Amino acid sequence: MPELPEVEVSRLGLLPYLPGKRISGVCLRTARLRHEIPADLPKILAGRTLLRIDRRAKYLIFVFTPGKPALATEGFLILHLGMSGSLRLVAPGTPAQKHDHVDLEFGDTTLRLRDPRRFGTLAWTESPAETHPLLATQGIEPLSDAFTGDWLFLATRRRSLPIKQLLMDSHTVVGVGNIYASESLFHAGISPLRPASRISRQRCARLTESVRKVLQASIAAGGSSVRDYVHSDGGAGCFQLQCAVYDRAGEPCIRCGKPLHSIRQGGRSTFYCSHCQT
DNA sequence: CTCGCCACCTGGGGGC
DNA sequence: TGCCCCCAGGTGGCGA
Repeated sequence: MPELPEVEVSRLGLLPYLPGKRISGVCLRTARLRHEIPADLPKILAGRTLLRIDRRAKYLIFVFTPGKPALATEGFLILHLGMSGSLRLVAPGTPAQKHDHVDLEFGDTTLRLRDPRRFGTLAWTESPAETHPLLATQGIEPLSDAFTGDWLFLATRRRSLPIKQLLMDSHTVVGVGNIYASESLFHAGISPLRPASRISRQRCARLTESVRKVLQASIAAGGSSVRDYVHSDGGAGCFQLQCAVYDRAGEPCIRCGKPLHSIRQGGRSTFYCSHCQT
């Protein structure tokens, strides 16, 4: 999936176009994503107006007006793009292609969800979104002021797992996926293999700064695109973020020139420099 | 509670 | 050309 920067860039890309617009139709072609999409979603959304688009972790939250004036309940459409999901705005009537599962029609524009691997999620709730089971268990936001070295130091004290896997645990820290975990650790000079509990307070501070900088740089660059991510406005792929280590096994480290390594951790590829990262 | 592992799903690429 | 295996940006759920 898109990691946090891609999700945020999608959100920012939609903001100029969608909030304030009213649902004119919903087309559900595939209900079976990671979780079953409610079949009555078209009925639920009918006539509602989109108020705003929020983000929590890698979830986008589309906030809608109450369905009927009498029932003063806002509704929350919770979207996760999984590994391969993407959003784009298309003109009404644009023929759907393979893996285009859902259309939200807003009169003169249509928001289209494509997700070849169907690891994505689309859920509906009329309770506060943050209380939804998928969101209630999410960890700290890495771009928030609360994400500090002291916070990370405390959060890692009784964690024996490798720091790279802790960074990718969304119940601890959200938004750091496989690419940015490797990148952040390289920039902080910390080995991905190091047990989380064996990182000093000072290096925790350095790591939180690295995570923040890597994510912010990627958002500023428009989200990195390795394969099938597409801008929410339909533009081509976005600016490839220059990765220092990700997918560069065997190539020279940009700092010391020694060849970079690739290993497996928790079933995922990790890239690092064994000379610069300890 | 923590951790390791599996599952979910489709498609692309490399080796034979 | 085809087949088979491995790989891919995530994460919820399971048992130990």
